Amino acid sequence: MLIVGNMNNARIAEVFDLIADLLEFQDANPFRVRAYRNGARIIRDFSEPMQAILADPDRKLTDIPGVGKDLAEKIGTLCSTGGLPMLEELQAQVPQSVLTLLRIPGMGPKKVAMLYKELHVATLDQLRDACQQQKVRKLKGFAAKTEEAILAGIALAQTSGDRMCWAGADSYAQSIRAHMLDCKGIEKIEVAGSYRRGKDTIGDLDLLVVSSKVEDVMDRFADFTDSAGVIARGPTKITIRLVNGLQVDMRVVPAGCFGAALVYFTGSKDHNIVLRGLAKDRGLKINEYGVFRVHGSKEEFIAGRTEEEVYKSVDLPWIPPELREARHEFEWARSGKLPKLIELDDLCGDLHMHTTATDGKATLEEMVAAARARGFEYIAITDHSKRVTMARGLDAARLRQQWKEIDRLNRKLKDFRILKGVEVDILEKGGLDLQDDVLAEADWVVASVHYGQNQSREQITKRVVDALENPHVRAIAHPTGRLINRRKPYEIDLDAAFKAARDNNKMMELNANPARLDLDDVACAAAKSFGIPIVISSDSHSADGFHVLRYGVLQARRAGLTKKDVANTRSLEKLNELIAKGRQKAAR
DNA sequence: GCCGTTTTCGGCCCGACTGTTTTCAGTCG
Repeated sequence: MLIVGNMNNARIAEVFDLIADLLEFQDANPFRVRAYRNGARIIRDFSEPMQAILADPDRKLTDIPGVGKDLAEKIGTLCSTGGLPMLEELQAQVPQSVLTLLRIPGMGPKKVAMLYKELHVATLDQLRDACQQQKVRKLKGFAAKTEEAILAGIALAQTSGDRMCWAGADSYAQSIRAHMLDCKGIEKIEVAGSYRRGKDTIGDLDLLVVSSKVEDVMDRFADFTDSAGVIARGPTKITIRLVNGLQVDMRVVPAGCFGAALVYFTGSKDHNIVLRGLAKDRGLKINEYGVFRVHGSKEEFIAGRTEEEVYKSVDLPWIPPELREARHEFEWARSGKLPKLIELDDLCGDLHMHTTATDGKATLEEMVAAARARGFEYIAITDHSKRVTMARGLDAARLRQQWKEIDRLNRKLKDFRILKGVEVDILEKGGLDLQDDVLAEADWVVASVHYGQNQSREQITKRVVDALENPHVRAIAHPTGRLINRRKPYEIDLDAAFKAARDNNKMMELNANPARLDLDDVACAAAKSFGIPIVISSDSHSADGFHVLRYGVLQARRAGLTKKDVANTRSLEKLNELIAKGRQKAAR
């Protein structure tokens, strides 16, 4: 089969999501729509490229759960032609711009279809005009209030857009939590949702509260300083929107169903669907109020106080929130193979940081003091190389001077080691920014792409693979270059990079900067499947920069990483053994 | 459109809230 170069899993998933949107708009069978969305998620999360499976005569796409004959065929067509006739037909029937109308809160496929059919409204501007001319309120199922809500929603759809990065959401989560704890009658409070699952970006916050004073708790919540207003309020649930656009939901539940409610509000949605399906198989029903045994029309409460109880009711151990994405967690839980996820305290050192020699704000000594205060055994100083002129990157002479200084410090230090390192630039034209004889003197070299990020997939992949084949490079730093909400990852064939890393006994960085977090969770799991050690690094530019490591660890947990999978959980001695393995490989 | 050790046909998670309605559809998570 001819394979089209750029059809990667993410693109296939995008196509299936688009088909799902278009089908939903056409009022197709909702389960058919779900099959496409499900397929999109499974493919996006899959650790290997679909193309690799297609190219292997011994394997079939239909062996992937959720991919049947139909989806398999469409994946094949996409990979061999780059397009899909079915998608083209759908797009001919529905102008793609109507999908933007779905971004308005409260507008779903049914309402959008009605607007398009009756008023030929296909863009946000056309919809605004129709509302202002009071045409919308004349439609069946619409009225004046809906019209006003749409107008407000259009403004919102245009201003707020991006999901917030986890660390940004965390600061709101903490302040709302503190605000609520001032309220009497709160027995328990937990922030659930994708926040609790540690996703790299957060769309909204979900608070779960145990209290018998429901009205008081809701009044307090509505009174949050940054609230721009209450969107909805019922007997158990209240939703507010903050001035920055972030939506925050709160539910108040009795203590007896806290565990069931926590499972429900932690999600993911797809995880909950699988969980409830397992309950159904056992004659049970799971909802946010508990686990119930169904006897005809009667239901008997059997569990729900804790999450453990809920999972136990379907014969499973408790599953950590970070794994609840309907990926492998059920299979692992069933077979007793849930990984013991890495924890922040497992880290013994940090292998990527900068000093005042380049663009850091702290001196070498200050970084060492901060690392020791944190309880680390070692750090690597990895200032930029000369190509990074903006950061006053180091040439060979300045680097050797820094290393001399490190030698001097190391002689004085007990129970602590500074590795002589560098973050060497992978040049636009290929090759590294420092000569091999210089790199050979380093204890630790990370290589990274800063320039030429708009190059083709082939060019960037070759630059990175070549760097991995250099005998002195130990790891690739921030391997996709993404900046959440600011810069897309550059085009890189990660599968090829992982193969090169595996073949050369090299490592891959998970950059803990909350705006970077690359490798992302899926890529990180893929790297693990290649047996590549992951390095969780702070990329600190100041003495208080190490705190970001918690974000990196959270993401590593989402990838299912254990202490063993992460290189810098090792003692210095064991880390050096790992480094030596790469050197031996290079020498052969 | 996917799936199957009670099934190759007939299922497919479950409830809150709103706005439109006189009992419910649509949206959301």
